[in-house]
Amino acid sequence: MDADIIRESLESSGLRCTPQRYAVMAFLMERNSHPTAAEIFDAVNRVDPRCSRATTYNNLRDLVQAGLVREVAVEGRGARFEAIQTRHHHFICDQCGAVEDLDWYDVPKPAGAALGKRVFRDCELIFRGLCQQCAKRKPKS
Amino acid sequence: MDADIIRESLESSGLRCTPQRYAVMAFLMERNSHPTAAEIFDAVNRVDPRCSRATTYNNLRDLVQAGLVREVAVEGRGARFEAIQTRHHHFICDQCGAVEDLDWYDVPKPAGAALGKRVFRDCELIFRGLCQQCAKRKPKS
DNA sequence: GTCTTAGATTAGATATATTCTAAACAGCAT
DNA sequence: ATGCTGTTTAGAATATATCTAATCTAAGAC
Ligand SMILES: [Mn+2]
Ligand SMILES: [Mn+2]
Ligand SMILES: [Zn+2]
Ligand SMILES: [Zn+2]
Repeated sequence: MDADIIRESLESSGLRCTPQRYAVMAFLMERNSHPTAAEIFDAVNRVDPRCSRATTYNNLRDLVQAGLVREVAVEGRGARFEAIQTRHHHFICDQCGAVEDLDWYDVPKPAGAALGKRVFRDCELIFRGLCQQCAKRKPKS
Repeated sequence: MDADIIRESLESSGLRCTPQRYAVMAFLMERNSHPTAAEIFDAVNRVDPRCSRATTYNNLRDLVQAGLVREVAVEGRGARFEAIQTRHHHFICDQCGAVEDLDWYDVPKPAGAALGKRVFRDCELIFRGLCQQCAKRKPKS
């Protein structure tokens, strides 16, 4: 049962474990997808404790600030989120926009000279192409 | 003079070279930044030929479809664009959101098994941290 | 237990970003 | 000129995100 894990991670970040906040965090942890705020709002309201649109956005903001959730860099209109788990890269489908996880592997950093006076924190690899479903549907160009 | 280069690249993609479309493309080519649609709209209207908001968006859509422009993957609300030039990676500032180019260097692809039945097209590396300006402003944590 | 208070939630209004609509326009071919 | 196709336009409509001010909740003080 990761109910306690969620509760503790919220509280150790200085966030109260409210039903709404818990529902948002639990939803993100039990999915390996990259849902939009609208999808999260719909999902957590399909079960009981009502969570308003503002609260969904507020909680996503708080969870990102607390470092428990990240906003994923994608092109397209709606922000997408994921719970922070093991490091991984992303695959984005040209056709349907699906964002899928790929296992992490180390990536060479740019040369110090290229970074200049910037402060490096992290890096992430984005692959593009066709996801399995779209590849199947489009046999040859 | 790259006026003819722009004209030709538009026409060889099957797009008429209208003043509005030219202005959008020229603006993207003479900048190495990653402007939002709103910034592009403002910039092309600072000079003469008026370009409505809808036309700015229409042309950005057409230019992306034609493969002359790409939408950059970033977190945050407004889509960002860049003319397609030499391959490069990106650095995104945690603090101010600036998107900067880094010289291209090759990146190892994931193992075939990890890609599964997906069709690989391209990959891109995103670095994160503090840009030069924000690093200066924030000496130590 | 009651009080106090900071934090959290809410509905709805507002702000921002993007797309749609329908009419007008521009260039080209007949 | 006429028609054709692609383009532009203002404004409306939709989608996405944030703000406001009132209310609620729960943890700590008493
Ligand atoms: Mn992911
Ligand atoms: Mn770039
Ligand atoms: Zn796909
Ligand atoms: Zn910065």
